[in-house]
Parts: sequence; structure tokens; C-alpha cells
Amino acid sequence: MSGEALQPIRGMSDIAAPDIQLWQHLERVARDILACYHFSEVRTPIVEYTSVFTRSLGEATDVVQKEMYTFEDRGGRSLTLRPEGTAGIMRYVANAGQDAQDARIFYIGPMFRAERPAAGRRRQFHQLGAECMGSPSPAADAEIIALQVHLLQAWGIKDFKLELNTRGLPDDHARVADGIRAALRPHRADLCDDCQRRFDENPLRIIDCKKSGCRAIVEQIPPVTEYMGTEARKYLQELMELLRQLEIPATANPYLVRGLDYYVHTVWEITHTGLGAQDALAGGGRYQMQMGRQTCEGVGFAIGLERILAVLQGQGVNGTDFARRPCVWLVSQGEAAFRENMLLMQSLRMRGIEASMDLSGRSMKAQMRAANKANSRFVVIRGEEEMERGTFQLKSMDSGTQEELELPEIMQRLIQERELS
RNA sequence: GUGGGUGUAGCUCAGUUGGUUAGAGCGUCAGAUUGUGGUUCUGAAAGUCGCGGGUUCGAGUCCCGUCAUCCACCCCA
Repeated sequence: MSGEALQPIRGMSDIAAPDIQLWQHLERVARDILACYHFSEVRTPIVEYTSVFTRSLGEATDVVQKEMYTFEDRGGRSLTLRPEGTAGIMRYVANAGQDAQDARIFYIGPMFRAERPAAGRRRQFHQLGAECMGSPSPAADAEIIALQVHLLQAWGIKDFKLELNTRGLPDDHARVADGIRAALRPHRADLCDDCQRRFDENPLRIIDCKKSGCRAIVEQIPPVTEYMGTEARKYLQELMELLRQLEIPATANPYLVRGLDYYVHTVWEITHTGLGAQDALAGGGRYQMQMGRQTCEGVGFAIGLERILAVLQGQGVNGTDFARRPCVWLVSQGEAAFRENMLLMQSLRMRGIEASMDLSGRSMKAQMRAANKANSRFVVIRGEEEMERGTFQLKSMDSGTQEELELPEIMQRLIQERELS
């Protein structure tokens, strides 16, 4: 396929039926739940000044170093397609000033990362995220985790696992890095090549290296919390206690690390087996970032919607399960009947009834087939005989029964059906 | 960015050691004593065998390149 013109860009996909119905279902369910938790939607631009991301996520992170879609606009400004949602929301919050001090915001939309596509990893993917600003208490962390878990449960996700850890306060970060280096120094030669590099650049990353050799070494050194002040440890304990009260199953995992620099205190991840190598469904954390002169502090999460879809589809859920079912299909024979059906179709639609018909003058059999294919509840048949008698046939496609009725009765019946369904 | 698998009809895939006009199932469309769907039967349409080059009398099949796609690594949603 030479098809530059026809195919979407690598790692980006069109979303259409039947999948789109599942997407819309997820969004509908989510919006209802988010409203219950009193979160409101903000739609920020998909493109931001590059500095919005580099300053908040951290210059040295993988996302910033090698995964961003960055380009220059005509005025020579460096712009970036958002690789995640939090930074843009924080920019919005900082810009909104006092009005947004204790904002509770959610967002949903596409994110972009220039990575090699694989199972569960796309260049354009979609996240639903929520941010809760203003409260420095672990209660806010607990609330937002409760919301996230609620969403997954409402969508019908089974068997997910919630693990959390703390990154400590900003002051703790350097102490943790030094502590890890000191503890690992005797074993340095035994670490893998990647971890050799990480030792200097970002020792925290060694903690969640998946290689068995590194794991064995890491398990011998003290958990990262050992290097933190009491405040960080107390914070995590309080959060764990709150989650217990809310009956949210969570395990503390001292080896959990998340890649972005803006995190303080709590970080967490929700995984699901059977997703392939990318098993993270969602993540979150408490963060602190500088936006202009303001320090924005909050706690938030992001859920990868493609991965939610993948899990649900693995559980046998199908987009067609959420397809709308047309109430009635109009079938006609002859030009005059066709015209009258056009009019009838319009008045049905104006009354909120899903109505459809074939517009290309096909045979009655073909029209019936189309009605069946669209899974219509009813067919209204208007042929020459009915034209003479001034009647319509109303056929139920489920039972196969059919009766001859006049226009007012047809309308009444279909309106009743709409109210029932 | 590194490595591996795969590109044949709208979809899922066959296609023998290279050998005539490239096949199946599903789907689509049309018919089965003419006004009625689903089941069944019959028929039809539909392919630059990803693209470019090479080897050969001859390439869907072999070789090289390229693009796309899937999967893994890195990292994350």
C-alpha cells in the first residue's frame, strides 16, 4: 500500500462503529459519575507551548526527551502536542487565578506520544483524567482514588490491581536518590546496562527495573521510604487507613515508581493482567508544579481509554451491545407511496422517533432486508393497495405479526413504543 | 530508536519443489410462480497478490530494497 493519502498516521486510528458505540457508552457512564463527585469538565487546547510540558514533567524525563511531538509554528515558537493532560490543566488553573484555587476538574481527549506502537500503545491515545486542587490532605488522595475505582467498576472492569507508593516531599527527592546510590554502590557492577546509566541520571528508576538481576539487588536494599522524612511516611499511612475505611483494596508497593518529575507524596498505578506488556490501565499521583509565579498543587489521575476498551473487549463486551435500535423502517412501493413515506418519516423524527427508509428505489424485498439489517423494531409498509384504502401495514419485526392501521393509529402506536423503550 | 512476525477480494485466510484464465468462508448485490426480513438454495460482482527493483523462458511463490502493520525492548495510559 503506497497509501499515504488514505491511511491515518502511524499509531493513530480512526474510531468508528461498532467501537464508537462503546466509546460513547464509557463517556456517558463517566460523565454521570464525575458529576456525582462534583467534578466539572475543562477542555484545554491540544497544542501548548513546549515549555508548559518541559517545565512541569521535567526536562530529563523520557516523555520530554524522546516522546513529544514538538514543532515550530510560523512565528518560530516551539509548540507541542500534549503528551498528557495534567500540565495543560495546571496552566489553565494558574491562568484562572483565584477562581480555580480549589477546582475539581476532569478532562477527556487525545494525547500524543511519538513512540513505536505496540499492544496498548498508540501515538494518539485517549485519556480521561481528573484533578483535585487545593486540599493538601490525604483525604483528597483517597477521594480521587475512590472516584477512579468507581469509574473502573461502573465500566465493568474486573480483576484490576491498585498499588501505591510515596515519592516523598520535594526535599526528600535528593535524599532518596543519594540513599539509593549509597545502598547500591557495592552492587553497581552487577546492575544491567540501563541501570548503570540510571545510577547517575535517575537512580529511582533502578527500583522498578524489570530485569531479574536488578530486582534481586533492589530487594536487598531498604525501601525508599527509609530515606524520607516522617511527614511523607505519615501521609502514606493516613491514606492507606482512609482507603481501608472506604473499602478500597490497595497494596503498598515500595518499588512502584512513576516517570514524571512533578509528583510529591502519593503515586499509584492500576494494572490489569492480560493486557500484554503494557499492563497499566491507569495511574495517578499528587503533584506540585510551578506555573509562572504560582505553585500548583493537587492530586489527580489519568485513565487510558484504549486500554479500558481492550480489557472490556477481552471480557467479551462489544460495541454492538450499545448500538441504538431504530424504532421503525418505512417501506414503500411506487412513487406516490415513497413520497408519502418521506413525509411520514419526517413527522416521526420530529416527534423523536428513530425512523429510516431506503432512498434508492430498491425492491420491497431489499427494503425489508435493509430494515432487518438495521435491526428495526417495526416496519411500516405503504403499497398501492394501502394507498387506495388510505392505510398502512404495521409489522413487528420481532414477532412477525402485522396489522393494517390508519395514520393516526400508526403515530399513536409508535409514540407509545418510544415511551416504552 | 533497536529486534522479530506478517502484508493475496470489504473481512478472515488457503495458494503444493516457481508453471496456463489466483481460490474458499463470511459479507455485499440479485433471483427462487412477481407485495414482506431473519433460515435455506442458486447465481453475480469484487483482487495492480503492499510498492519498487532483481533472478528466471516464466514470480503470489526466490533475492534485495522500501512502506505499512502487529508484537517485544525502552517507557508509559
